[in-house]
Amino acid sequence: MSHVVVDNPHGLDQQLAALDLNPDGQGGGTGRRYIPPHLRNKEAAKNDSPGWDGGRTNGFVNGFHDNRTNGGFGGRGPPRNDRGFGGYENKDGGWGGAPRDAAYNSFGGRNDRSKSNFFNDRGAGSRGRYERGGFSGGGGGRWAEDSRENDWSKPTAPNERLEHELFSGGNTGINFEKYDDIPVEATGSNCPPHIESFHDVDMGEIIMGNINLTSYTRPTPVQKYAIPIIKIKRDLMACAQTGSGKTAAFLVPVLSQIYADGPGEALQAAKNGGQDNGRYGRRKQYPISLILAPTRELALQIYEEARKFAYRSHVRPCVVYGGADIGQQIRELERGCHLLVATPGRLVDMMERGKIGLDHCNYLVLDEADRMLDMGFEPQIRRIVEQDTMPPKGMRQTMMFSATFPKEIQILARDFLEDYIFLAVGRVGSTSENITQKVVWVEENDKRSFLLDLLNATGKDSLTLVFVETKKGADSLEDFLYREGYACTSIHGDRSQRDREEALNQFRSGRCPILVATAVAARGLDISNVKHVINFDLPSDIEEYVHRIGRTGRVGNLGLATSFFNDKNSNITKDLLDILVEAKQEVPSWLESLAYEHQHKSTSRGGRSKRFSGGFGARDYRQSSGGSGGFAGNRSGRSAGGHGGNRGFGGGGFGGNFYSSDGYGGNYNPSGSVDWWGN
DNA sequence: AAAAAAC
Repeated sequence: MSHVVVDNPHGLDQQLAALDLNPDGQGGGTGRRYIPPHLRNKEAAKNDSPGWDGGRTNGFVNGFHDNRTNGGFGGRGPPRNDRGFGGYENKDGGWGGAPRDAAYNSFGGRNDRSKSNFFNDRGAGSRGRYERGGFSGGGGGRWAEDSRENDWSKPTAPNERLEHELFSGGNTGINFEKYDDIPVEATGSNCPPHIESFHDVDMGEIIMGNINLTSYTRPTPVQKYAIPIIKIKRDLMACAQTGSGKTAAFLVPVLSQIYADGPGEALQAAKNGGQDNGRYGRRKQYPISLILAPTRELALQIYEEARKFAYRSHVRPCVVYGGADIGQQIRELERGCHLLVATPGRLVDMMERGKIGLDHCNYLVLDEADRMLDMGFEPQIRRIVEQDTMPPKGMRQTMMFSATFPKEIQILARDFLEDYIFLAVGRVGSTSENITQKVVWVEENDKRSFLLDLLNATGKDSLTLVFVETKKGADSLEDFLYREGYACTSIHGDRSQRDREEALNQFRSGRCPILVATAVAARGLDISNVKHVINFDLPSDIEEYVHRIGRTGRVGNLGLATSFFNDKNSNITKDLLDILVEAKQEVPSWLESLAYEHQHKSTSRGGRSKRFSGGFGARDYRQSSGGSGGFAGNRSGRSAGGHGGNRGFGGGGFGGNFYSSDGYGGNYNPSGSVDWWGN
């Protein structure tokens, strides 16, 4: 396999270098209020325009105006808090007995706690039997009749070694201070006001101490809205862009509530665990909170994050997922499990083995919720949530998070939610504008050669994630790159779990700065320093695309995503075009032409995408987004490109650098780059 | 058609 020599091997380097240039850009335009693309040049949204529909003039909508659901909230019975939780709330403080108003009022900014007080007992010495520290020893499987046991709001003793292990990773010093003008939609009855600071809501000593240790300064946009909603015990369907802090947006308030409310019934159940389970053995565990994720590595990552916020608490997080030694996972569970992160299959296994009971699971989180509810996963989710002992909706609190949420899945999701609040930070399914998206026409036979060109132009210190469509394709591309002398590895579902985790670690650490991956790595994984995502094969649905490229450009950093497009990808043409336009990316003229042809050829699908048929995604924002010059031009990139010199770059050619004469197609704004959603 | 997720 030969490949064409790169004219200017530094082209991409220059781009990547430029991406790093602007840590403190003045954010030209950050002061302007964001106007969602489909509302630009319009006075008001039409009633049938889903997503960002009417009533948004104040930026934040407190009242119910969800035109998409057409009364969906209305007929679903009284709000949770009006029902007073039946007899559920006051038993052993299971729900803390805090009435809505009390919790609500605590947002009022009359929090007189001084931030310097958190964890000020550091080094103060022993706290009796908890001196071994919250995570590794706390709880320990023994249950003393100690009054402290039911007060989970006070921190356990510090543990220097553990603290160092949990918080030395860095990578969390996220500064979102410039992310002010965010378009946010929050619909549902009695939505609480958002917070501006972690101090605006009483989250307790333990959480505040751990927030300090993680160096979080201010809440990210999704955290500002989700935290108070979760704190007042409301169900939530939350959509926020990739890399915007969703994990902490549920871990922080859920754990805060658990600390405030104490173990409740779960404690007694755990004590009785030995008697409940007969032949299955001892110590069935009754987690108070369950978090479900679609891949094993994501479950592991969420678990690691939960350990941070559980530090110095009585809460013991656990994780269970397939492909790993179940005996070891069971032993970990038996040491105590209050917060469980799991993939569905292994959890069902654990339930059937009598190791896990969901009877007291008051908090259910579906991360990547649209994936968890799609065809492959839905039956397992129903098995876990509806066909076992988990409290029914309305009794438990259910929270769903994702960057994408197709309309049909939203409707399906309502089966699991009660009187929920719908939260959209940024537009549902859109991409971060911090990611420069490039689409290039590359024939199948040229892909490898083209990939080498891109890799050769990439700086040594940056990570490149290459997505392919099949497991076989991943193996074969990894082989190829290895033979070509690149330090690469791969991750896909046919590799052993050990190899998968090893590959991810090697990639994370930079030992293998190139990772070839299938869809297994598309969602949720937070890997710092991924500068470039390459879609060697484009996925067939746009949500997958959004999640894949979201592995870069996280937490305010900039990233680059390059997608190889050819005849095989016609199915994603229109949705891809829409995404590019919305994210103000350069659109190759051939792509516009293709989309135009496609629309006129196949009315059957034209905009009738399986998943976006509800329309809040792909089609609706485009009509008013200004487009980019109509459909003029032919498929120049393709016809002029061929295999020769310019290799199919629409117009721009290949000379100066990879993409276009200015490198960013005129859309890239270095000075304002930290402003994700603004102009 | 493929990917993910239990043994």
